[in-house]
Amino acid sequence: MSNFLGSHAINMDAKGRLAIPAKVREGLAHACGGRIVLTANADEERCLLMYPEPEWEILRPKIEALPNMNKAARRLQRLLLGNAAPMELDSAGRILVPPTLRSYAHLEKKLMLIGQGKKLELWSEERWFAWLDESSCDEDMPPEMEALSL
Amino acid sequence: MSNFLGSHAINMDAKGRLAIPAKVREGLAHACGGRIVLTANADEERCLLMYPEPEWEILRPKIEALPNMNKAARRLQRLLLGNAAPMELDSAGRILVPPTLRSYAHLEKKLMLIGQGKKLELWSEERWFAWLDESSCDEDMPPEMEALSL
DNA sequence: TGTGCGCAAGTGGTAAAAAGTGGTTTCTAG
DNA sequence: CTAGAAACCACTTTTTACCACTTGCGCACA
Repeated sequence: MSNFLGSHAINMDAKGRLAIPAKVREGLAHACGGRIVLTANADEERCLLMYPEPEWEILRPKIEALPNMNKAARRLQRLLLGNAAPMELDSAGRILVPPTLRSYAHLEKKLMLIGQGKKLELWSEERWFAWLDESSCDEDMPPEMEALSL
Repeated sequence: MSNFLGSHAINMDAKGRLAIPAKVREGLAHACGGRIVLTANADEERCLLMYPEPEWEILRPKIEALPNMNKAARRLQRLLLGNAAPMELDSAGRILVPPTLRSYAHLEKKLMLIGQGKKLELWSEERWFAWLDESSCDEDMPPEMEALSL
């Protein structure tokens, strides 16, 4: 199973292509032969989610099956399913980010790619650093978290 | 099991390499054959955490398994997983600290490496001494701590 | 107890390899 | 027929591994 860790600063070129860092590329090649799905994130942070295709195929039915009389569930479906874009790495290990997703996450030239275990997150550099500064734990922790000893 | 104690003043060179003190190096060789994971600290102190790989592998699944619809949990995941960098000591017993982590913890030339039992903490010297001066206990203690007799 | 010698640790530099970048051409779809 | 996207190719920059030197500390012997 894939396991993505660490953060990487990357640049998107004028054509919207972005080179996946070699370390991550290896992980992707191993997890899914370079076949990935890129989609929007549903929580308040406007970043993109990058799943190896097999991971996405585990997740997708669960999202589709949500009871969509509920507003939050409908929102999740619209964002996650409605923005999902399957893609493959080109010969130079790059992907082309669709314009829709580019603007959703406010991606310009400088980006951050953040490993999150089974998936990756793609942020505009500016927003990532802003989040690092601003974020604090105003919400209370789940019990599993309170019990952690780092 | 590893047991790191004491503090060491160390210098980082211009390339971001830092030589692990020989004493600590022995402990690391014993605990993990020199395979370590460096990541960001989640609490308000911007320092880095250095785990022998086996220790990290105990902790990682617990972090990944947190319910990430919760904001505090998401924050922990982004910080701990999103900054984790596995690394090995080079032939001279040094590690190369990734730029992202260097800037997160405001590491410049002078650093402090602090033994914390199963892990180590890496601080900018300036911030370490500032913390020593400023820190006090305004928050109340968990019961296990109240019961301690030093 | 002090001085000198030797080894180990820390520091800095260099060279080879790999990764990232940009441009050009070809193909496809509108 | 045109425009945009995809594949390919070549070049430049960064990274990383290795090697050599210097410094400092400890130990031994005078």
